[in-house]
Amino acid sequence: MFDLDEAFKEIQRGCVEIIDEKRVKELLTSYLKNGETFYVKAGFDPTAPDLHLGHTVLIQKLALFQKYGGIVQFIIGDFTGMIGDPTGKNETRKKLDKKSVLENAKSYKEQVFMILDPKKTEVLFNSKWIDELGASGMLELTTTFNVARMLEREDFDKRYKSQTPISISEFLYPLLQGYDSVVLKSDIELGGTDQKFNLLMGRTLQRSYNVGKEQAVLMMPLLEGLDGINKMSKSLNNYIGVTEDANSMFGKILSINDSLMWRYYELLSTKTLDDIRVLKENVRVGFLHPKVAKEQLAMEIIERFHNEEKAKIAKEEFNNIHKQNLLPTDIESFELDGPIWIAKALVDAKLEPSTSNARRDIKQGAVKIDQVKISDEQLQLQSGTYILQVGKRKFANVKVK
RNA sequence: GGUGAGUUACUCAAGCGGCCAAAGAGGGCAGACUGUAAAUCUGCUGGUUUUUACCUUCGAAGGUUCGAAUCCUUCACUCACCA
Repeated sequence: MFDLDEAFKEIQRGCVEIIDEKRVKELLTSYLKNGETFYVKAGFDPTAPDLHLGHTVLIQKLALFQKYGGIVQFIIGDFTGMIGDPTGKNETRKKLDKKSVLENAKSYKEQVFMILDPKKTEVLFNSKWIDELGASGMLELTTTFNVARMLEREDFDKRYKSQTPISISEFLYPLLQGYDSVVLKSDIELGGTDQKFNLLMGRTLQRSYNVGKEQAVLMMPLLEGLDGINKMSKSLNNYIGVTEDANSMFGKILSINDSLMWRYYELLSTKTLDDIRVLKENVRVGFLHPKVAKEQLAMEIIERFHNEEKAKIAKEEFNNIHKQNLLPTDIESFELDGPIWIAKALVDAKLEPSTSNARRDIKQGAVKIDQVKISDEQLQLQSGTYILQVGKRKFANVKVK
């Protein structure tokens, strides 16, 4: 069916750390021999249903486990989301109502099943069993742990020492996440490196509650965003969303630098490590242009979230704009009353935020009309149709009446 | 609750009566160079067709002054130390 060593290598790929490798191997072996499936758990915050490639690193790893006998327990942390994971932030969260949780869950599913096999996935809400826990159950849960150990967690420790407030409820977060593992009897839990403490809590609690096994823990790195420095996140606007259209995905992937490209290959591509090594070597000796390697990566990712056809079109489109200086096909159109001052037209066509800025860009030679650079900032557009361009990427089709 | 410090543009941060649309850094945008990138160099980065000008901005509201981001008063918020 599959080779154990090969499978394990694939699983190890990109991981920062695996705790209890032996157990992972055992699970794979027993699936190989007896067809016994096992549970792989991962939790997601219900507040942000817009997935980006940073999230898919983890989800792809889940999909890999499905290939090797894993049943994925996809947990929507609707209860824990109310507390807010204290990791690295101190904003207070708003409580989500049932309706928006369900809506978020729905869009989660749509996005996640582009990668995961729905037949081998259980989508679960952790409020279900945590609500049942009740006050006494909650109290019992807290007796399994003490404050000193809680403060072992790095960011609690930092905040405690620097006298930044820690809410009592935040202590509950790791406990409840761990309790999920108790109820679900998970065999493996995946998470980001920032989740280490919470993931280990699952092991501790499974022991305390005599589940009869302790989950293995597999930690994935946080994917760097387009800038190559910060982790990919929506707030930094350095992300590629899985629902983005093919053209913008292509452009964004091509804009990353070469070293980041290999990082993306490792964490996002389904090519084998050997194939990637060959690719890398070919680029190194100059046999393959790095741009081509990057295009291949972009194609693969777009195929995953759209299809092959769209990937091809996106590639052509991109090369049209950049290489051959042709125009993109889907330029937004505007109708304006003429004659109109060029700076005003640029603002009206949403290419510039203000006429002052438009003037500055004209002075710098960033503005083109029908592909011809202009320098006269007093220019009046007479009636007719024009293609206005600012910089390399911003276009508009303008009809002056 | 007490005491002290602070609140300046996208962010950090200088300015402490006129030369302030406000230094510097980061970020962003653009130009050159490239591979479409990165790195590098350069320019721009409140608004307005009065563009060596005018208008609105320095937590909020008042006040002093010929003139206030700068001084005074009140209010709001943030932080630190003490309780």
